[in-house]
Amino acid sequence: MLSVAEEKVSRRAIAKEHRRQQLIDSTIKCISKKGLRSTTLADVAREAGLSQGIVNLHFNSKDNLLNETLKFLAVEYDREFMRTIEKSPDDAGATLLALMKMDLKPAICDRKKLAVWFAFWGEVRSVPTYQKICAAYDDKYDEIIFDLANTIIQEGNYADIDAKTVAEALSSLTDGLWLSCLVNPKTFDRGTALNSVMSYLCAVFPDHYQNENRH
Amino acid sequence: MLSVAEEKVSRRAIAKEHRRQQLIDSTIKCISKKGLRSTTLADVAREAGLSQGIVNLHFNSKDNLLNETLKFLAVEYDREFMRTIEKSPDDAGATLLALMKMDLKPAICDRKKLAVWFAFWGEVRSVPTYQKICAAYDDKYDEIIFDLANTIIQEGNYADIDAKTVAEALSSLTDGLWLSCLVNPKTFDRGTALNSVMSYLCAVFPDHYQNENRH
Amino acid sequence: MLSVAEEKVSRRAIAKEHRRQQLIDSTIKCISKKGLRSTTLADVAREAGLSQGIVNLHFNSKDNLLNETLKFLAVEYDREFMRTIEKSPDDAGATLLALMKMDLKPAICDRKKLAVWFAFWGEVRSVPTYQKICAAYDDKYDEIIFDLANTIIQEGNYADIDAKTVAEALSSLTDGLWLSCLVNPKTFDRGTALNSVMSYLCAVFPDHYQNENRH
Amino acid sequence: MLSVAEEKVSRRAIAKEHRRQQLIDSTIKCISKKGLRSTTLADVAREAGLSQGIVNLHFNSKDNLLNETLKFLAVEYDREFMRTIEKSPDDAGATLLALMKMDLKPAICDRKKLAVWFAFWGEVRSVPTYQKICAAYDDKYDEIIFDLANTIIQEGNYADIDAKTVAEALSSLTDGLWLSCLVNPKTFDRGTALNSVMSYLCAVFPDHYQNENRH
DNA sequence: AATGAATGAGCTTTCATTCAT
DNA sequence: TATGAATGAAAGCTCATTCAT
Repeated sequence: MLSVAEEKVSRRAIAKEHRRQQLIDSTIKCISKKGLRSTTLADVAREAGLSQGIVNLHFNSKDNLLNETLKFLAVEYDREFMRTIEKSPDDAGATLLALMKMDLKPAICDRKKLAVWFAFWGEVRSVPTYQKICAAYDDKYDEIIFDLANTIIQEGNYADIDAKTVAEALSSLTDGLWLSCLVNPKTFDRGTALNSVMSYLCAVFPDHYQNENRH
Repeated sequence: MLSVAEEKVSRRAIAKEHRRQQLIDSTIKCISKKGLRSTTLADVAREAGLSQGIVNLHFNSKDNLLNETLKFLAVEYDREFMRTIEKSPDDAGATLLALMKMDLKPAICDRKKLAVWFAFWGEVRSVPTYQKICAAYDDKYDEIIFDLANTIIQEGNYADIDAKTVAEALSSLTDGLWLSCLVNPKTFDRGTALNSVMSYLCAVFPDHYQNENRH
Repeated sequence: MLSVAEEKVSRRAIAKEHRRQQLIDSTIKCISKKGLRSTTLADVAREAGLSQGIVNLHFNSKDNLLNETLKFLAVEYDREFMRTIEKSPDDAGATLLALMKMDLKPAICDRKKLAVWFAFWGEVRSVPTYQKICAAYDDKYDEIIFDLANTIIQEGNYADIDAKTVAEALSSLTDGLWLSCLVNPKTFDRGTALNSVMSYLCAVFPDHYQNENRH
Repeated sequence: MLSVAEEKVSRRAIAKEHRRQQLIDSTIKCISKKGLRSTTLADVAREAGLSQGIVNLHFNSKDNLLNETLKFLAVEYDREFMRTIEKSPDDAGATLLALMKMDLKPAICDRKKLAVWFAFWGEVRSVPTYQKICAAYDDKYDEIIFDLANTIIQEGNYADIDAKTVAEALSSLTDGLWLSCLVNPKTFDRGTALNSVMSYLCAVFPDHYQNENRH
């Protein structure tokens, strides 16, 4: 059991974490609305309904706020990714499909959120921190998808197919669909996007996947 | 024939155009190095070896310079795209493959240049002008690839396959590979990337493409 | 005898005074390390191992803290000065020398402490309070030294010598030696400094002081 | 002869130097009035009748402005010092006296200017740059005065007297008189100050100096 | 009495833009 | 046309001060 003092400290720590998260959320909203370039600390504070100095109080600098924001996005996506794997049946084919569908579900393939991701990717080459954060997670996902593809290849006896190639193709496909969602919101639609993914899976692993929507 | 006065005017126009291009080139270099957020007009002028005020003299405002820079990138890519089509034999399969290869050739799939493209895409949602420019060209390319896919489908009698789906998948695939090139430069490899594209084409259009890089 | 309630009040007063002194000490340390300009209340609190708001709780404002700090320094020096006089034999010559030596003893002629004195002197013209505090004490010391010089002059029948002149010279000499200690720590040496003072005393009052450090 | 372009460049360089000096002058005025701690760049710009951004345009940072200001003060004093030596007859005694008188002349021993010197001395321990600048010049002056004292000692056959001691005493004496001028403007007067210096010179070098003002 | 989160005024600094030359 | 000194609005950041706990 916690002493009164310890409880106080703990409560404060929780409150502090709350505020940090609130500011990160606010940052995401601002970037989504105004872009990274024109998001100011004043904007972030205003969006959170707090005062000017609040961001530097909790994050010390704007750069740090942005780093933490990207980290949060990455962790949030990661949680979704891992949960999707957990919830999937113990079947490589089903898991792979579930992951692809996850990438296209409204909560993730959403212009507001994608705008933020692309805002950071747009700075990835000039801000080494961003690259490190992104690359670390990408490598992890590539490996997971590679393993799934490998399992499927062995199950289906797909002779000519290289798991690494498939993994890269699938990852790139969803990334590219996200860009399409962001840049061409009028033409983009979630169903067609899923069709694109399915067209690949069905063609490459015909024994595992079949086209549901025939034309 | 031009009069002396007219010739003078024309020469001036050429010189002016030359300077504008010089500044756009400089802008591209700066964005590539420092990112859009920290590229200043002073940076652009310095990179061009010219004076502070020069950008406003030729472009009136920073916003305008950035618009013109994005337009230039789009036109440059477009020229490459159309030339690739022209140079290809009158064969839908070969043309489609040539376009895919073009997207992965060093001059285009180059981190420096991609950094600039992604910098603009990162602001696409908050700067309507950027979106207009990008969407217009994207629509055009989608249509061309759609037509090529359609022709191939008819040639090969590929029953289940939807041209729109294929077109979207192929465009997204290259976009996604570009992101991979930008974010994971250490893992990215042009050969593997081409393999990913080929794996799709071979799987979907087996009578037109074969797995080994024979094309 | 104090009642229980009175004793409680008195204890509180002592605790309060203790805390104030702790904060003044901390202020002196900070000014000595970082200078007056970059000493913040947060620095002072941190140095004291206490919390942000503590200074305003005990001193109401930063200005007040600084005033009290200067007053403390002045009182501390004064105590030293008066004690030196008390401890000296009833002999003007010996007392004057003792005072001069006091000014050069390590506890007083110490870079850390001098840094604080000079920090305040550096603001003396723009902060009237500082000047008042400093001038009041200076006048007192000038008078004491003047009296001692006067006595010596009468004792020694030094015809041409003006006590006021001597008093000012001696005060200025130590002030200047302090500046030297602060600015040229590598060249400065306590022994040489004392020699400088002695050279004056010996030259002006040859019957009272002799060149070798016999005193 | 300069080409038109060269002349333009040269003129600009001169104008730029003018502006820098103007800003340094303005800084000195501000520090003299408000002290180092409360002098802001806005103050400096306003005093110079120019705009906010002007200081950073010419000095890049406030720290740099202050460094340059101190350097200017040091050079200005140095010029005065060296000129005094040049103008003095080829006589060590006269030169030494001239230097002492210089330190007390109104242009130098002036509260406004001294306030600035003491403002910098007040930060000397916490700002290493200030110390370097001050110490370098002090060493030079100490050496010059040491040489003069030495010459006088040899000329006068003053047996017991150490030139180094005298040099330090004289330097410290003027420094201390400056502090007195700054802190006790009401009691301080230039004549008495000179008497203090003379009292030392007369006492130590009786064959070279004689008291003019007897009491 | 003490804490430390929060405030907001005011600072230094940056930079697109203007303009005399 | 081109320069680069100058502007001034707005940014990030600092910090004395306040206040709920």
